[in-house]
Amino acid sequence: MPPTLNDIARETNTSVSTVSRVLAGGTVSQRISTATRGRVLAAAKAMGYRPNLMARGLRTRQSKTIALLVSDIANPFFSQIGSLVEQSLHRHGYSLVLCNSGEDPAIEQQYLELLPQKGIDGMIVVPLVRTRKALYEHVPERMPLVILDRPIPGIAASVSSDEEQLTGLLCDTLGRALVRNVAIVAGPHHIVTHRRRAEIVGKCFHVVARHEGPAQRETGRQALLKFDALAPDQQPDAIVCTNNHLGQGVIDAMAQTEPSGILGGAGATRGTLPIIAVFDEIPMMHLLPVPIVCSMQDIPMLADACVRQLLPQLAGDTKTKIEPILLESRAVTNRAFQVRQKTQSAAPA
Amino acid sequence: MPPTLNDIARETNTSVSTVSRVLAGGTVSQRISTATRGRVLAAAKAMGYRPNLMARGLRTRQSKTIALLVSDIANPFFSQIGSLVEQSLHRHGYSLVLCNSGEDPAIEQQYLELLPQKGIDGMIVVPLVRTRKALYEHVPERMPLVILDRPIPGIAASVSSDEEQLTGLLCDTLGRALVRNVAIVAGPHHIVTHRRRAEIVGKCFHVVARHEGPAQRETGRQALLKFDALAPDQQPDAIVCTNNHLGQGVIDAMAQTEPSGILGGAGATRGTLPIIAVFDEIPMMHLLPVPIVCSMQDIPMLADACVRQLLPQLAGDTKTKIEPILLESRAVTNRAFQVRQKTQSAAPA
DNA sequence: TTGTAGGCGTTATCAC
DNA sequence: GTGATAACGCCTACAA
Repeated sequence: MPPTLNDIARETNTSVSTVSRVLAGGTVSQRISTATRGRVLAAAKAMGYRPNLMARGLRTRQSKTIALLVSDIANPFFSQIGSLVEQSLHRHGYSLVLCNSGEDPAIEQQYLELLPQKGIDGMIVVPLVRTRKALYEHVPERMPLVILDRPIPGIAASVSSDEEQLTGLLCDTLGRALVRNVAIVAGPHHIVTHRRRAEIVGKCFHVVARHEGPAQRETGRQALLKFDALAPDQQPDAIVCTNNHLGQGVIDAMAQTEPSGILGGAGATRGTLPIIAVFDEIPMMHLLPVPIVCSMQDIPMLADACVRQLLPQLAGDTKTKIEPILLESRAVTNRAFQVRQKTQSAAPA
Repeated sequence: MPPTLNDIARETNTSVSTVSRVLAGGTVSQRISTATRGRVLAAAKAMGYRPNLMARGLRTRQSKTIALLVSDIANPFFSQIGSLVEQSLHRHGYSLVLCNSGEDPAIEQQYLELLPQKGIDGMIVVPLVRTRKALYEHVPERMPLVILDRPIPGIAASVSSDEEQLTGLLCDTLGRALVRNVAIVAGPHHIVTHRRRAEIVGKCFHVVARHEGPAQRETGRQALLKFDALAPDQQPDAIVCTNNHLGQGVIDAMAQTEPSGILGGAGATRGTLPIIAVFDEIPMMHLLPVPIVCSMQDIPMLADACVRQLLPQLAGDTKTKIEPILLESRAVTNRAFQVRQKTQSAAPA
């Protein structure tokens, strides 16, 4: 029902190819007589012609569409990246299809197989799969691909944080705050990011307790309950959480168990609140009455790096050598953390 | 390079049509001899056949893809909806393409025209366009469509909150907290949601000041600075913000201007902090040392309603009558608000 | 400068 | 039951 090249050709007494050439623009359309070009252009506008992108894609084998496959776009970390990637890709003429794996390998696999069938031109993936081999069982070898956040050995196009640097920074900050004993709340061990972070922290401090579970708030809550049951002399100076969701859960639970301490600043049942150390941002952390140190990744840079890794692959550019991008992070402390620092140095135990 | 129906036909000494029928499954494939069916199925699996969805789409005129066009997916409100919609659609066999308009009419228009060209089967839109007519200038009449959050007169498939109920609830809560004077921080007047909310609030209270700007944090910050310059007797009892971003900006600015009051609970330079009233969620609001009342929409219900409005349209179901869905919200107060309530009733001014 | 024709991979309409 | 054959809308040699 919408007009096609054929319709325009008929209307202007030309042929499909002529119309196609005119509408293609650029050099090709230069080689058409000004007269017919004008006629075609006019007719196209008059009839409200819109190219059928599926037909074009079938022919040219590209859809001008990129897929972003993450664990959950509701996580602010990913939604911010998603938003930036979308905007950037849009400027380059690409659209973005969004896929949640929900940390479910089955769904990840479905998408990994579905997307190429859809004619996706490339993808940005936060993988569950852990090896190059497993990945390429579902994705065609030459699919332009960028691995985000969880590097896979042997895949060059990847963007992630330097976990050593990241975690080191966090440990340094804790160390300067005289932390000796920590409790760890970790996401699933099979995800590199969580595993690596927990490992490194374990080397820096004496670990009095640990709790592992899905990287969700609930896990953080349960962890705090477990830690609270520890003997008084076993209480951690800090609780390290391997991502933001876990941290939020811990903070939620702290607020429930000692509302007065949390809100009033005085009258806490605990001597001093343990420091919460997390990776990625805790929303509104600056105003939270809990000492927090947070290792923050530069999200705009992350998003930008993804696109920069992807574009040359899409262009079929083989001379641009692609190397994994490792981004540095910075440690940010909130006001409650800074206050604690001051009072502590004023009156050392 | 990937195998096609033709390749399988050649391999199995059958024809494309037979292969197509077998692979179609269901009733069609029943009418094929078990022998050939087996052969075809085996070959398909062996060769790793994957249907080319663009080709199929060209033929069947459907892409099994839905577009979600919002102002900014980085806003938790939209990213949560996006996440839920994606999961729900995935279960129904659809993929989701994500588009940010960034509140820019030009970009909205681009997408409105681009998406149908891509063969999108339907769309969920948070519109900038304000009339049915303007919308259908860019979108084909029969495109399955759901309007989200900002109803457009004359379009039945829409999901939004009942602004009267929503805002009324907020005003009631403020009224019970003895609020008389308010300041308003509003998003752009041309967006119904912001306009309507500000209007209603204006009818309930004495408005001592108002500030309008883009629905971003920065606007909220500027607003607070402006309000702080008011005469002491003109200070508002509450600051109403027409969305969460604005509210976060105001809270940020409050923390900067009086850190002691915010963090310590005592020693505020102001008599009492004004209540912050916002629409949509403020992350971590329960722990923030600022009295907040928040009119919360039921996001899972919103997302679900979108999908339920969309599916019958996709199915070409004309007997299911579509009516606008208006969802109720609830007012939620944080702990600081509740504390304030108590102290106030204990020692009334 | 322009037209003809073939094909991208599917589905669908016919015949046999 | 099965196989030609014609679209779907577009791009692009190859001719003219």
